[in-house]
Amino acid sequence: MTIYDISKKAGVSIATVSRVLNGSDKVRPSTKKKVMDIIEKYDYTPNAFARGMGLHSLQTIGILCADSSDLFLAKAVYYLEQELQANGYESLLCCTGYNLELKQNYLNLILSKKVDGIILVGSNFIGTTEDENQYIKDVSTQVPIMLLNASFDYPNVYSTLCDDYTTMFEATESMLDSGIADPVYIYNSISYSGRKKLNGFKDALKKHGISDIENRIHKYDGDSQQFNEIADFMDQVAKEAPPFHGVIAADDVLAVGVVKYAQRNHISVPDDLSIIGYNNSMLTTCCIPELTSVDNRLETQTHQLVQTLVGVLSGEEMPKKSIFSGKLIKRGTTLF
Amino acid sequence: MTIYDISKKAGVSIATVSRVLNGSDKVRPSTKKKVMDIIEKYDYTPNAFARGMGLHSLQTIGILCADSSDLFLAKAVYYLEQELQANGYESLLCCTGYNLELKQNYLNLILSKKVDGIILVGSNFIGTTEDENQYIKDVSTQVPIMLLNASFDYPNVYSTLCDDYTTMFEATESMLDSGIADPVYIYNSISYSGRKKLNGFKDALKKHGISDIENRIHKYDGDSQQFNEIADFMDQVAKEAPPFHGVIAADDVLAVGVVKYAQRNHISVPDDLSIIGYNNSMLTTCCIPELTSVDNRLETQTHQLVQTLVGVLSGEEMPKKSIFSGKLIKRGTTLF
DNA sequence: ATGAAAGCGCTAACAA
DNA sequence: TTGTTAGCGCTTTCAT
Repeated sequence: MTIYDISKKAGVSIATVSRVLNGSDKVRPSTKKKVMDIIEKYDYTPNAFARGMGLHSLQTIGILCADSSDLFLAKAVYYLEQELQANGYESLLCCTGYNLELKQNYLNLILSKKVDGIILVGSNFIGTTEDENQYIKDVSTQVPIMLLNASFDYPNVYSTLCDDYTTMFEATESMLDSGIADPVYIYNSISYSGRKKLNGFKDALKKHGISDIENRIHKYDGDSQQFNEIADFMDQVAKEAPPFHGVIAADDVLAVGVVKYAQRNHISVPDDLSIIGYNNSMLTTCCIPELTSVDNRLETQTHQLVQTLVGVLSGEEMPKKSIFSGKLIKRGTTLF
Repeated sequence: MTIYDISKKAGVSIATVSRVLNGSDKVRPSTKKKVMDIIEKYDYTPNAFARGMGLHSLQTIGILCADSSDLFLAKAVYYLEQELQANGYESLLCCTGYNLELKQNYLNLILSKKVDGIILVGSNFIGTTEDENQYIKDVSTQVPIMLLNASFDYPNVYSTLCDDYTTMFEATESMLDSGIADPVYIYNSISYSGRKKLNGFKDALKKHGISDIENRIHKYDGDSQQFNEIADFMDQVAKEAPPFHGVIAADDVLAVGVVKYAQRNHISVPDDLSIIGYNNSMLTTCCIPELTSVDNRLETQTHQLVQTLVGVLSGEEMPKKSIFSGKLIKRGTTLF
């Protein structure tokens, strides 16, 4: 069933059918109805390829993320897909893994499908050197690139993110102000936002005149889905590092691992150990006490990102960077 | 940059360029090289639409799932995307939500993008009546439909699933055999696999001569990401239902909620209460004691599904139904 | 308001 | 081995 078949059956030209299909207002209501009836009767759907050839668009957005099974990324992908759907776009999902080398390939691949735009989900797409980010510059000449939870200044690249630095700085201060002068920081990612958070922690300690900062920072390199191993890691930290009565984790997963460490070692939370997580995920309520965590406004971010993208695609001038503030959600693992 | 530009610059016809592009062996190596050089020099990528029009395929598979932020579904989507990628296919993701009415629309939408096949992730796409499943029949005439964790007999519909009935039957028997004669069952979904699991539980109880079965089954209708509310729900169950010393949950999320309920009420797990979860997700290690859970071989399933799909698309005869057995992974919430 | 016709960029017979 | 050419199904001027 093609546009020709429909036009024949309706007794009009293919141009008229095309107009009806594309909602042109230059069609007499009566002929419009006539055509619509035939279309519905035969359940006709236009061929997307042929259409795309004319339109140069399939109303599709490419979404790249490292790992859609990561709690945070999965939620982000979910929100994005919903928002895009609501705006008439579909989502081409591509999970790249954490291997930077392959990202270029994936980007080109997805680009060859003629997507209207590309969303890079998560800050691990941004490297520290100009060279590492060359692939983004290349692609940005062809379609707009949207960064979620990361930032990169370049034409046709738009960023939506949480001010992780300030948010983490303030979260750390909350803990310091509550009288805990010896917090440690644990993290597992040195992505763009990972670095911001780490700096927020460091600077808060500096401001409060705490020395020995580097010894208070610990990187977990194990499997991020294994709470046991995180707890084991904390055992190690407790053994080697200076004593601590507070832990700030770069991710809820790590924080839950810390809760587990405390339970295993009969350390009372929050009395003897305060814990702050990050992302305010579903994990915050899985433990007792429940996890105090930083909400980075993911839903707000994804909404803003898609609005920006839609604006850009329709030729409007849109903000290059949208920054939101995170918010500490107080629950049971902290005294303050 | 089109195939014409390339052909001109290379001094050959577009047909030759097309042959090079499609890896035809009927091209002299020297001309092949000549063309390739030009292609690389100008970084030319063929237009996917035009190509799709000729090829009638864009090597893309549509993936439909209710909610890609659900722990289980997210993992499934992740594995599927990886497998498809490895086989040269891309994934068009579409999250339909749990509203059955919209599924038909989504299916048609995704079909209009000329996907080569469609994967329905999760058993909530299959209804109980013929009528509910009509939309699948309709679409199956156009492209193969792959069901993950569900089953439906129809031409061009292929199923890959875990034998949830037997698996749950056996898990329940394990608990009964350990001396717990009064288990309760909690669930939150009445999907295809949800019903299978429930029946497995029921029949195990029947076999062991346990009466009062219906009072041992409880449906949780709240938010599946809120462990608190699940624990609240369990408080209610404990109040209203006959006493129990074992809980079998249809999902790890629910089971973790039960662990939480036990902790809050100072019920010793597993001594006074045994708990079994389902899916063997990352949540199994988030609590103390760790969760005994059923592994339903998701990765194996997704692998098999994609292999079947690839086979079907290349015209091979493939099994209509691939069934795997789940396996109880024993951890700390059970004595056996 | 409607139709005729020229592409869009590619694939795949068919010729040479 | 290579080139010529006719589609593929649609959008979009340009006429009418």
